[in-house]
Amino acid sequence: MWEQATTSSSMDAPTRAQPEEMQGMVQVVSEQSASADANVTVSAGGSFDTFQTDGVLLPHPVLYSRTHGQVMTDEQMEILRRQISVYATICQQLVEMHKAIVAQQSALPGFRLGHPIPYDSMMTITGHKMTARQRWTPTQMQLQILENIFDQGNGTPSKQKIKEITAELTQHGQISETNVYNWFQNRRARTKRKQQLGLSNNGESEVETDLESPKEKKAKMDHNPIRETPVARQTDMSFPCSDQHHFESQQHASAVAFRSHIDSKSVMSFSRFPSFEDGLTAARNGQLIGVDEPVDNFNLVNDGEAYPML
Amino acid sequence: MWEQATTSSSMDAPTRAQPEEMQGMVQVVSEQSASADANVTVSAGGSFDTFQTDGVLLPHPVLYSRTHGQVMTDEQMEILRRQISVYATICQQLVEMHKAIVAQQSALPGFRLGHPIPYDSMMTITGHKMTARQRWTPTQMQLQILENIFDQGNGTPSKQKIKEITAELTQHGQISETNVYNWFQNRRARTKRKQQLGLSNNGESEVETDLESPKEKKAKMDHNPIRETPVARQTDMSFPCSDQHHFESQQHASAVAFRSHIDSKSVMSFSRFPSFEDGLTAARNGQLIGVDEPVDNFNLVNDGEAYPML
DNA sequence: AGTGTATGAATGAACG
DNA sequence: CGTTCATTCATACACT
Repeated sequence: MWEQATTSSSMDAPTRAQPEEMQGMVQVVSEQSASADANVTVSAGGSFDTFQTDGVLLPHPVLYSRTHGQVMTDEQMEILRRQISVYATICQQLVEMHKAIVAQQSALPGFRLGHPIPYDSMMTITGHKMTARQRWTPTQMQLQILENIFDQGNGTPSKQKIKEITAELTQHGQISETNVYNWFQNRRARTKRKQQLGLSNNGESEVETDLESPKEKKAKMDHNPIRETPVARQTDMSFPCSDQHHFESQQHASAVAFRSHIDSKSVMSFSRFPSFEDGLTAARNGQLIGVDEPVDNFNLVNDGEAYPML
Repeated sequence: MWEQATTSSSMDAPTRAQPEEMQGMVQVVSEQSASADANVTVSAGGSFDTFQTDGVLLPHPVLYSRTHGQVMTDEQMEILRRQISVYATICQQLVEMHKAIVAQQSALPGFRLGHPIPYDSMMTITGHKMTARQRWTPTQMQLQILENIFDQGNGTPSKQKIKEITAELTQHGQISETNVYNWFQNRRARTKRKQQLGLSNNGESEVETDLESPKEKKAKMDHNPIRETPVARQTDMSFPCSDQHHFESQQHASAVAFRSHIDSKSVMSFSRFPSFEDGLTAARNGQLIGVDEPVDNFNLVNDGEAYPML
């Protein structure tokens, strides 16, 4: 069933998404007001885009649990999660920046920066893990039933069917419609894949390697190929600056923002901190964020797109 | 396959571990090593925990809280709040540090910090992996922006709008109009689906309590750990659902949008530095999260689960 | 205690 | 547009 977690508290990382982007620097312009919203300006290489986040964000976590209770909906969670992520990204960048600076500064006499601010912060979150991720694990019974149904044929069950199945399975353990749905999806896909693979190739050892000539996709995708985020898979590498900086086109910082209307309102850019900029950029390039991604294919996007738009 | 070849397993280990500690302040001790990593010391009340950020970073927030439903317990909220606060603190300190450094350096001839190394990057690594992936993966920023736009409401963007959006997003990563278009399509569809299914299931039952009777589990697996979940939950809406890991998008139904200036209370403003500071402080104190503001938009309702079904 | 494998889940893109 | 496919991510487990 569900593995749910533990009590939790720690942060676990989401992995998939990593903060990837944030490229330039983050400057916040702001006004201050206490209640104010934050405007984050982001600028890119040469151009600026700023966008405001007025409504929210950066750090604005929203968590209100307003529903009187302390409940939060998924959406809210999602949002929050993202917000935090953004924060994380920023922090990462800042750290990188700092490292860069430090590195550079190494020549200087050592003095410390950073004051300890006695915040007591909070802390801690430390320690515990919040929730861990849970993944549904079918019980034997459930599996049996599912397999049976699957074998009976019919492809993906309709919604109604899923509900029924779910109801049935519930008796044997926690399960949701989503689980059922996913199960069928995966089952079908995997079955197919295997089959496919089986025939054409036989022995290949790797699972991956095969090229697939056969299936080529259509060339339709002109989309961009690049995956941006690699999710930092490796943990550490050493240093950021050292490597690649591609100053490719995109570089801008991105901060957190939200609500951008597309039109950027230019707020200010931050020219102020050159270093900041650099640092962030560096960060971007470095592993921190982007991580090793080979950006290889850059195709710049493009558009020639054809989507059915309206 | 061509998609990143997964070479695999070897390095892919997900490194997820994050430093969880960060409590108080962040002090960076700079030492210098060129490639050095920064050591950030964090101290919390009285103790210190340090963690290195060399590779990377800060805590990853993840928030999964969920006890099965979409609710969050108080405890979780608290934790979250703290996590965010920590971040805020860290950011603040980093900023301070940065300022200090910059200031200090100002005396020096102007040279920029940043990147020392001119790699031309792409090339580097690029050597191999030419084949990158074909599927677009939004960066965090892009996602954020997209979500914002989505939340702002207006349904499907017109073509023109898509172009604008694309333009905007391009600054944060490779992207094409098609991608944008698809994103909206998917987002909308998924949101709707979710909504539609609202919860049918039970979900409730408990979690674990039962279920499992010993029968099932035993045999093969049963892993169901039942970790103890704190579960305080209220159940309400809920459902056992699954959850999502990654903060990727998908789920919200328009959730919170921030946009409203309505509340301007948004808590922090991250604005320029001073404000940055202030903002951070505020956050630290609690406002960040808690905010009371009604963003009203929170709809809490939502889905329980949603699987793409029909 | 790592490492590889099976599989639940997320999601971009395609299809009808 | 809604549904489905394909790919990938992340995790629960098994191995040894």
